[in-house]
Amino acid sequence: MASERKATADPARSLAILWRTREPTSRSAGQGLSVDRIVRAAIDIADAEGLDALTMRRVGEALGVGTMSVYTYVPGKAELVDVMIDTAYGEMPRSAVEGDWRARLERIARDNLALYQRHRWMLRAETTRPVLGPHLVAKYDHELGAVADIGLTDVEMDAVLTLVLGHVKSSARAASEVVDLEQETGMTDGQWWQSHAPWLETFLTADSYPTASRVGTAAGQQHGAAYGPEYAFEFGLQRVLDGISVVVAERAATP
Amino acid sequence: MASERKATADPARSLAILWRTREPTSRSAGQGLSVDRIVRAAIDIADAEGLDALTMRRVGEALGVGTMSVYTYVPGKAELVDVMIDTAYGEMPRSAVEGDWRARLERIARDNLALYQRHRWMLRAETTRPVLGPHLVAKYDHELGAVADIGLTDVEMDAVLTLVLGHVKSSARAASEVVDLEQETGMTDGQWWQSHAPWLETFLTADSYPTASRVGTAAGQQHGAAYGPEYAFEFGLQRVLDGISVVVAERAATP
DNA sequence: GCGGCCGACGTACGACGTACGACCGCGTTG
DNA sequence: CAACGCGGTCGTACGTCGTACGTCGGCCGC
Repeated sequence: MASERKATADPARSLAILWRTREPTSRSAGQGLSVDRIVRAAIDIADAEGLDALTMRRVGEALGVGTMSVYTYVPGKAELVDVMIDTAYGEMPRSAVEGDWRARLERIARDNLALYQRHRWMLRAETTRPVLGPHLVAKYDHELGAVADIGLTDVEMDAVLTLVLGHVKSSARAASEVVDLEQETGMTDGQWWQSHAPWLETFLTADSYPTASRVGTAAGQQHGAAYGPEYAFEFGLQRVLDGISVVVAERAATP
Repeated sequence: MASERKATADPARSLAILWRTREPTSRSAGQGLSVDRIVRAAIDIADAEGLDALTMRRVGEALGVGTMSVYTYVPGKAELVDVMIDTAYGEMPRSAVEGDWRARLERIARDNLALYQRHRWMLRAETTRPVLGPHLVAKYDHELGAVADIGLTDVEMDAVLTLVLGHVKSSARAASEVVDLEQETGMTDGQWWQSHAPWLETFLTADSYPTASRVGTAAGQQHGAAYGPEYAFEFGLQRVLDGISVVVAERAATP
């Protein structure tokens, strides 16, 4: 009974396309469909209109091809998304490894934030375990370079990277939600809070939740001033790096 | 054109149910359907079988009621999920605020981790901005208590909480993915890596990605030893708290 | 020149969320 | 006590999605 989960991509299937197990036949090499063209079209759609607009019919349409033709190259939608993700990783800059470890990690964090800003759909697509595509591996290898040779164990290096990237994703998600809300309601985040303020005050009175209302208001005013998610990203990043520096210093002291 | 996004709940609609704007009529008060019973049934389904199994037809079925009857109390599925989330927040323990700020924050992190472990569907449902339900507000107010009166500004208090909770969610997601994979494949995480090891080695050779393969192997062996996500959670939490302590110390030094 | 195979795709099925309007039984009103 | 209206119920149906299946046509190797 536990054989098939429909919502999930078959990892083996995804891996096969990701690593391009099948080389292009001479027949199709010229023009016509290909995994790359399909993925490119799918990413364009998702970038422009979000994951919900990404339909197999839509992909076929964008390529001037029947819906089912897409299935010749891609086993299913879930696997297509897996390839889209790995492709996006492949397009990231591999910033030169320079400066101390802190500058390098900061650089990596910003590169990843930019990735999520360019491809907001990734934040909703990566709910399942990331598939080990070639570009993800290359990215992992490159990013590990930032924390290599500073005295950490291998496991710690992995944990540090996981921590930083996790923070980036959290922040990116928060920022993306603000953009979503603005697109849906047609007003800025500040305007939204403003217009709902009286409504909120009827429930969220200062005497029922004193701390929440005070802090929420303060944070909301920062929002209104147009920097909210950005602040959370910067603040959190510095905190995380500060925390990491404690371990680094520890390891440097006792080799 | 920007009028309706199908995948998203209408915030106003969700808020109306969340704050129970409509009191139960005398008619329906006794037995019969209610928002609470519907939400309860929905949470049970999602807990047991995941978000994908949560269908409006399924909810009606579980309550011995026609599918469309559910829509009498809940305007749509998206809003139902919003209420489910807020209900789950309401069931969290409000651990007493004791110990220093670090112990309190740590406690909050563990309470939130436990929440996500009990309701794994929340990790997939919370992709859009959380709706300001009563229990979320109460939770926010309670958790702010852990960082109050330690010298931080209001905005910093909010940022600290966001940072810690973001880390918890990241870790919980990683842990949940491991569980998903085990349920789908029927093997443990360690077994999965073991069985795919030869496959991976054909591509991921040590000379193409030296760092990635070495560190990945090390991290993978930790996985095999059955603590991987737990380690990432603990390591990251301590780092985050270390980073926060820097600001706290700073603020304590210069009032 | 020809047979077979591979890429393309039209049709169709079974989900899903939910709009619509009909039913029915209760509480209220004359 | 009877008639009415309304709130709660739900069967049917529509549009959308992913995708299984079978067919067709043209190109490549012999």
